[in-house]
Amino acid sequence: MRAGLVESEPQRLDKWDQIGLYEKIQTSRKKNESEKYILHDGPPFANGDVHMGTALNKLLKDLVIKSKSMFGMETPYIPGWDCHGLPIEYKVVEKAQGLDPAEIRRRCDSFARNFIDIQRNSFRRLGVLADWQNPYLTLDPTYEADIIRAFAKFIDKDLVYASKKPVQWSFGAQTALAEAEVEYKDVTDTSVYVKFPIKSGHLAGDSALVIWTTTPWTLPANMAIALHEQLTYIDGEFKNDEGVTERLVIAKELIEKFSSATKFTLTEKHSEIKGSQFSNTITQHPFLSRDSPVIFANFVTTETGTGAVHIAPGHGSDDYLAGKEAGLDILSPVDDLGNYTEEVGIPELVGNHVLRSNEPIIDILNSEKALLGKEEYEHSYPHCWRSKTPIIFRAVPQFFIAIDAFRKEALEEIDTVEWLPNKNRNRIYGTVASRPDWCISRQRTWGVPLPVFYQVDGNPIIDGDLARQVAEILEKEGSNLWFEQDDSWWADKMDLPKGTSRCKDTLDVWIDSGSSHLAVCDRHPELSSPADLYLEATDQHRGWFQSSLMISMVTRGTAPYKSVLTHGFVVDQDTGKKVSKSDQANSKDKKKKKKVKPMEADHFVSKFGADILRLWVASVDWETEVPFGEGLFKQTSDTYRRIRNTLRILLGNLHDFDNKKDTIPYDQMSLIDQWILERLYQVILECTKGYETFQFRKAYNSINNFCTNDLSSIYIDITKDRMYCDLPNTHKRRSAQTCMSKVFDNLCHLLAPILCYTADEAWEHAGHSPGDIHCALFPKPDPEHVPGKAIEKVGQLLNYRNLIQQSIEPLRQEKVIRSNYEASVELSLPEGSTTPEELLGSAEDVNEFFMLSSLTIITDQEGPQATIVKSTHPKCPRCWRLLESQHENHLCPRCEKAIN
RNA sequence: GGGUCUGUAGCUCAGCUGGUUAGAGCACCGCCUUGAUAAGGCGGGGGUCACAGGUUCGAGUCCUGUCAGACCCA
Repeated sequence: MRAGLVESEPQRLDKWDQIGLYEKIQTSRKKNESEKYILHDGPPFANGDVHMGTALNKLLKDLVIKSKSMFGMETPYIPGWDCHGLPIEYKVVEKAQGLDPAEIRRRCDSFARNFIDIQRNSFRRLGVLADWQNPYLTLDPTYEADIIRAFAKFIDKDLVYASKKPVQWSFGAQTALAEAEVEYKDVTDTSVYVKFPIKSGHLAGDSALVIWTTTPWTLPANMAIALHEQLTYIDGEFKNDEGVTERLVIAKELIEKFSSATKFTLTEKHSEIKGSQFSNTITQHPFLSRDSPVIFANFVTTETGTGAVHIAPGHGSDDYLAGKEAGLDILSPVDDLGNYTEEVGIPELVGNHVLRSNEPIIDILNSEKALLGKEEYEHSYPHCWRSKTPIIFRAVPQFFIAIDAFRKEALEEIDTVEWLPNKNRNRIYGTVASRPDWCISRQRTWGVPLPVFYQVDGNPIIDGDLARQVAEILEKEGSNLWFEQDDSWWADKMDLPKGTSRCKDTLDVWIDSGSSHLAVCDRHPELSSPADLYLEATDQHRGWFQSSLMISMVTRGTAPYKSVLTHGFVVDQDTGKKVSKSDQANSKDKKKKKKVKPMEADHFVSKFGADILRLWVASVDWETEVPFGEGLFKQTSDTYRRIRNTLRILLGNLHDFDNKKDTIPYDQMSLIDQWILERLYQVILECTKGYETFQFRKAYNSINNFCTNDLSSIYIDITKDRMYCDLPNTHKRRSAQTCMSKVFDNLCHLLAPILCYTADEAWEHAGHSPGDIHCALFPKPDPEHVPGKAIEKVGQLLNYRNLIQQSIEPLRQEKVIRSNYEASVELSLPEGSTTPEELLGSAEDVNEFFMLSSLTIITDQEGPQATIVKSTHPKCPRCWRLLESQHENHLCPRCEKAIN
């Protein structure tokens, strides 16, 4: 059977568009004054095609929306896109250098819009129902203005402060770089061992700490020395080839390395000391009149160096964090071009490029007798992707949001939210509990302007009202105005003193998407906040879930969501490892070392059809990593075919059935009919329960098993005889059709959220209009069909059936018997057993159930067993049973009657 | 390296608060069917429940460690 989904689905999509299916569903729910269910869409990033991870997320959302809708709720779904940010800017700048900011932004804008269109088409093709005509975009002027207004509220509450923080700086391009813009190259640098005499604390005046660094130019910014509390250090006398003696402290494990690099060997050991004993110890900077206290840090290791690490908080990320913890100042005496500023404290170095200052610094160390040794050291060092110059870490002014002011409230709020799965509560709690202050400024072009001005003296003007004014202006004129007009224009416009300049930074994009509950849920007439559900991948604990929570806590004091569902990432089915885009890019670089596996949703949709992807999503446990691969889609296709064929045969068997005229009441049905309706009752319950708890695989499994075991292998098979051999308008045949009609009807509904195309197609074949099934509600189990007697009885009968089939099997393998009908079966049961006839009510039904021509029962002392003999009767050409017959063509009595 | 999780047949999933020979579907093997036929039926093989300890009368289910994977952080 060929489904032809790839061709048929787009046609059905067109039909839905013509009738405006999304709007139709919404208005029908409104008419009924249904309860609303708001799933607030987290915006995907508009920088590429829809890959399988994104598809998984959108399809899960669609399963939620469609199933909630079929529970009778009104489910407005406004999709959105995250439009700002480095990856887009990176791609734009990669193509064209030397553009002014406004032009870069224009190109980023059209870049994003292009991918929004591409992604929108892919999502629609997947069958995702949404208000695709009116999505929210974080680059819309009103959205951008709302971001700034949210920021203004942070200012109002005095949570925004300016401070310095080191960034990766390209002096070649005179800009800060993100990790993605950094290339690593192997270079050889001169590393130095430098002595810091201990002036107070443990060993004061006696010994000295020794640091090792590959960047001597950062020494003027040294603020501390970091040791590891648990490491063991040796205090001892060291002597070199020239007879110079030094008393030094070195980590025990690194003494050999130190000796081979500096030629200073340990001649006399004074003591072994734990790092922790150096608390409150202060050393003397080797060439500046500055103290350098000992601090402790876990990143101190015994892999290289001396076990004592030079800390310059203005020149390194680790240094910055360690320094912050220890309350150190941040010194970064370097300008945009990479030259020392006056802050460096050594007049002859001012104006020198830092990378040409290593030698002079080494000279100074030498003359101060602080240099213990130097060696050429080969290591991998970051370089600018554009200018190819080495990168330096340099502290620049940044803006931060103080988290501690509302951390406690945020943590309390977390426990008012339902986290799905529940274990994720710990994840978000830990993330919020441990996060440092939020650095919200980016030295970037493609983003929302950071609405802060600088006074002539360089001090920032952080003012909520000013920010709101900026928001008003940009909402009307577009945010490019910030970059198109100069400082004096803006000073004039804002009524600020001449000479006031504006901040050229942009806001962290997490503020963009984190403001969506304000910019979307609060503003959109269909939506409201807090939303019922946020649904994203696990990486969003640190991302959107958190940024949304933080912004909502400050702007309204509560969480923006009532529940949050997270799913795992898509991983390669074969390796269980992640399949990320960057991996694919890398494997390309390595010249086809690995075959690049396709992972665009469109690729699989055009190969298998959207309903197969949807069935895959429904079949999978999204709580952990989600396996994905070509083989899995083949497997899912098999399940799909099973379901589709079942629907098709049911439909075929109903061609002459009229619900109104031909329905048989439940109490007049045979056991097997009652049984399938009891089973249907269970399936409805299992599926709706699965949908309620977002465990779509429960619905998938329930339906799959129902179609395979109950319908295909038992009910449809058994009732074939009635369908083909009984006269059209006979009781038993109509009874079976009554059941099949109910089963078909309910299956279509239960499948609709998952197989949105196929269920609609089947429903249309049954005489309804396209899209109808998606406007309908889930069936409720019929109280008349409560599982009980029939299931219990059929359970016993299936045991007998199993026994009989197993007994027939050897004869079948020997090719003595082909069809069940050729077997004459003698079933012996222990005394007191309930016989099949007692269970089924009539001998006729017994033969029907076991699909036999004849079955005789005997009672015996022995346990149940079946004896099989090949029947000697002729085969009825109409019903294929082997029965006694007087008829010339061997027609059995029933068939003879039917024909006449 | 740290935090939070995950690990049941070839694959996707069931196995409730610990209790009889660990289940289903798909795939695989054998047979049958040709009135669901680019379909359907019957039967069968396949798991030391990642590994190693421990608690218990008893553990896939609880505890510890190891290994592997995922996300986040460094």
